[in-house]
Amino acid sequence: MATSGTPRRRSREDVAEMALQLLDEYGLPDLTMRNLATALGVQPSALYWHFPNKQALLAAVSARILAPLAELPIEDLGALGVHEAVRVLGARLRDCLLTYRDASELVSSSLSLGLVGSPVRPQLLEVARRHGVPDALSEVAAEVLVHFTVGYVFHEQQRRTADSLGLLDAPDSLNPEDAVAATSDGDSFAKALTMIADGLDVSVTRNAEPRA
Amino acid sequence: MATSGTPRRRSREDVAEMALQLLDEYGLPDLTMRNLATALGVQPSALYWHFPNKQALLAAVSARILAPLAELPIEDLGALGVHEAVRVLGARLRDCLLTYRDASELVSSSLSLGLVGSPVRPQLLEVARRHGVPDALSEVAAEVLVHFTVGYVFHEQQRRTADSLGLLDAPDSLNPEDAVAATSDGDSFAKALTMIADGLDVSVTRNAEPRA
DNA sequence: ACCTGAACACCGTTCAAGT
DNA sequence: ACCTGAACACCGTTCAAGT
Repeated sequence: MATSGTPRRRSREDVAEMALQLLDEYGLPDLTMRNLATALGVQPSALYWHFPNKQALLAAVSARILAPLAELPIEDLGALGVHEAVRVLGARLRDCLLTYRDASELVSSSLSLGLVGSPVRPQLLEVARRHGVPDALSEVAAEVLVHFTVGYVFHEQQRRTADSLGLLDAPDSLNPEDAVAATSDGDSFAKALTMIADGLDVSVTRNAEPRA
Repeated sequence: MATSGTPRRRSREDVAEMALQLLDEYGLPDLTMRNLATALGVQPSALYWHFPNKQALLAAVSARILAPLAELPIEDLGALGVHEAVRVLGARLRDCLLTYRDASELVSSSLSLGLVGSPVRPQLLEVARRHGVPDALSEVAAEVLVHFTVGYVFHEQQRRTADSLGLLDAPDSLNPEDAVAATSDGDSFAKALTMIADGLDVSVTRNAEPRA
């Protein structure tokens, strides 16, 4: 891994990086193969040499978005209890998603399609193992954590761009009181993480008896 | 509200109903305005008399999918504790989403866009109020519950249609062990609901001191 | 190995005009 | 009130052919 200096290995990563910039600047609906090709000074068909289809491209972009979390060394969480690990991982995931426009929508779909791995699962499992928590429990906690966080930030980001477009739609259909539900600040997010962590704590103390 | 018998009030609901059938039979990607118009024996442009755009149409379809939950009388949950209410509402929501193909993806987007209200919020708030739980807590619980459930079933349905297409993609990027994470049966879903309910219980007993 | 050029089979949406 | 006809401005993807 030290022999190759810079063997003209352009492209695949460059394409994903440019896609990420386009995403952040113009949003997911405008992240088209044609716009991306134009930004790269290339024909649309050229992109299909690097990626088999658009979804694979988007998966690569998702991986870039989640990279700070994937690269986070497990040792940085070593000192934490399981409860705190849940909260920290959730907050970090939210940070990653809030870094780029429409990131949560993109990641949500890549995640559901199984084209990208869970961004918190490996770390949470490792920390939990060190505290003697059975994997079955931390698997479930990881799933609750990632689904809630992505869904929450999805909502957060959609309202953000909707507001910036001046689109305030009157909720006509079912619940006229859901303007109240739109109180989605970072504070209620933190509360939710605590609730999830509490739920895991209870599961742990129920399933594994203490060493007394 | 009792004067009008059947004043030739066709259409808007019929369009949404047909859209729901197309969704279930051919999936979300094939639910196009053109296919829908053809199925109705009408020109595509005719749809724009009933709905301002496609997203509004999809919101109406989402409302139909969630109708069994919205129409669920609060009295049916009256006997339950808050803990059980969380689990029942989550399970019912999952049932609604599993009834139609790609329903979770559709509802996820309508929900994020704020075009449809939370399907569990009113009921959970009401039950929680009767047990003296502060609204702030049940709001958070409702949000965790709906985001997790929709996200979970999204994943569930995506893998379902992916399998039916014979698309088993090798997870190349980050975590080669996430084939293990794909163990998404209804059992782990139930475990997750319990964990969420536990988290709410802890919050309740922490914030509101017992009547002793 | 990497890209062009041109085409194929589609999209959502608008809008004058019909009845 | 409800729909047609025709157009506008796009999509993702394929594939022979170039270098």
